[in-house]
Amino acid sequence: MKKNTKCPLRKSLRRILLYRGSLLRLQALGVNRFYSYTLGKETGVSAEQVRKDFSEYRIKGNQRGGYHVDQLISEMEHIFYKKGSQNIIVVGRGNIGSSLANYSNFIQRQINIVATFDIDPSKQRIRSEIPVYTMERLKEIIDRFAVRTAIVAVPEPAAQSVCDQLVEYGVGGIINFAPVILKVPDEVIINNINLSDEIESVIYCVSQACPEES
Amino acid sequence: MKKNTKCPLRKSLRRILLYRGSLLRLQALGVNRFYSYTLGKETGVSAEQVRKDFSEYRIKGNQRGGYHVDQLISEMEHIFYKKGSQNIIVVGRGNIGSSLANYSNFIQRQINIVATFDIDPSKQRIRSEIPVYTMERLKEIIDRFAVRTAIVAVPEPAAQSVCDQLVEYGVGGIINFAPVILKVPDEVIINNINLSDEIESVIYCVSQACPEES
DNA sequence: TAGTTATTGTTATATATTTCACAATATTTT
DNA sequence: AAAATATTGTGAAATATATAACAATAACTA
Repeated sequence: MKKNTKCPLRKSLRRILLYRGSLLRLQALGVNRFYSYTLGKETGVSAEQVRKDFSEYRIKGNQRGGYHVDQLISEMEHIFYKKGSQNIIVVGRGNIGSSLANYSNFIQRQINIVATFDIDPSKQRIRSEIPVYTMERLKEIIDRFAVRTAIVAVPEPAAQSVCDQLVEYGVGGIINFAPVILKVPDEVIINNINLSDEIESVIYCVSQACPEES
Repeated sequence: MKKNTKCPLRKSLRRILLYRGSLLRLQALGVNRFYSYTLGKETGVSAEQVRKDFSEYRIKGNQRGGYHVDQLISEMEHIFYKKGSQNIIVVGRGNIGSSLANYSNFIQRQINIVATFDIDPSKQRIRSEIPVYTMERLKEIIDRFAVRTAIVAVPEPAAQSVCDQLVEYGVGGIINFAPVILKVPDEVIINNINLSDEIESVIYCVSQACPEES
């Protein structure tokens, strides 16, 4: 394990998640054994990197025999879901919020959206499996479902204020889709996802004909 | 400039985009001068890093006087839009595709979605500024609008095949929202965005109480 | 069962990225 | 106009990340 002062993981964590996705697909395909280079090719990562990452997370294979898909997946579950499936909420039931509420891939990953919120009361009439509440019930729902992670998908002007409320009510991790860099206390984990930036970086690289990491 | 073998930029490019977003906001607020630490605080980046990044992109400030907001923005436009605004397309007019089609922030960034595509002909009845075509017209539109960058927002099983078509028709950069790692020739730029992974990495860090880079 | 082989796990090396430190300098002050 | 000051720009050091190299070894072969 590196002496990374901030955190014992980063890029490697992202890749572990990547590997898991790939392994779930391989599992669905009925594959039951794989090698570092198999997974590497599948995920676009070098075989050495795969082994290095596994080593960091204390994932052991079998010399000459590779790794077992099922076993690896359950080891990864163990790494990620010590505490069972996670209840999360989405604030903002606009386009992005609704996309997320309808996103079918979360179930497989044990990501459980328990509620969404919107200031606009008319949004509550949305027909969906996942309820839409007004902001008044934010604290209540966070408490009831022990929500520790939330997604911010409100328009830019409202984002910081929503974020502040979430932090106040005890949320420790935020994924933010509003095009602002949200300010949070040091102990709160924040993942700012800026769709324009994601697209623009590709546009730029295309115009320069230079590769971009995924 | 670093001797990065792959590409003369990466993290720094992302941050330049980040800075630009911040500066656009400062500009709207009427601010006209800033310092490396101002922008650093705004974006959550160290002041040294800001200066280092500027230096890499040959952006000059004024010793003791800092930088001019307007001037910097136009310098950045110059870096990113040598070739004017970019025409892009979105394949898949489901939830995510529609979110993107309605996303208002692209205009400001000169990202111009000229068309969206979907196999389902009923999707063409969607009322929106941006037209919805069936896949048959993909090549025609790519050619007509000189599209070099595309967004893939189709369900997982269709993603690779859509990607292959795009590459065949000359698209050089792809932003992929399907939860698969798309395989593309080396010269094609790909940015795989996996929403589950983005969320899970935060969930994991929260459960470990360790910080995560944005 | 001994020899061969393919693959892991890890140590060493190379590269990329960030932080630190400070000289250079434009602006402000007296 | 000289001195003081705040800020940039960058080279050097520290850290993080990726690649390469190979010894250890489980599985296979004869």
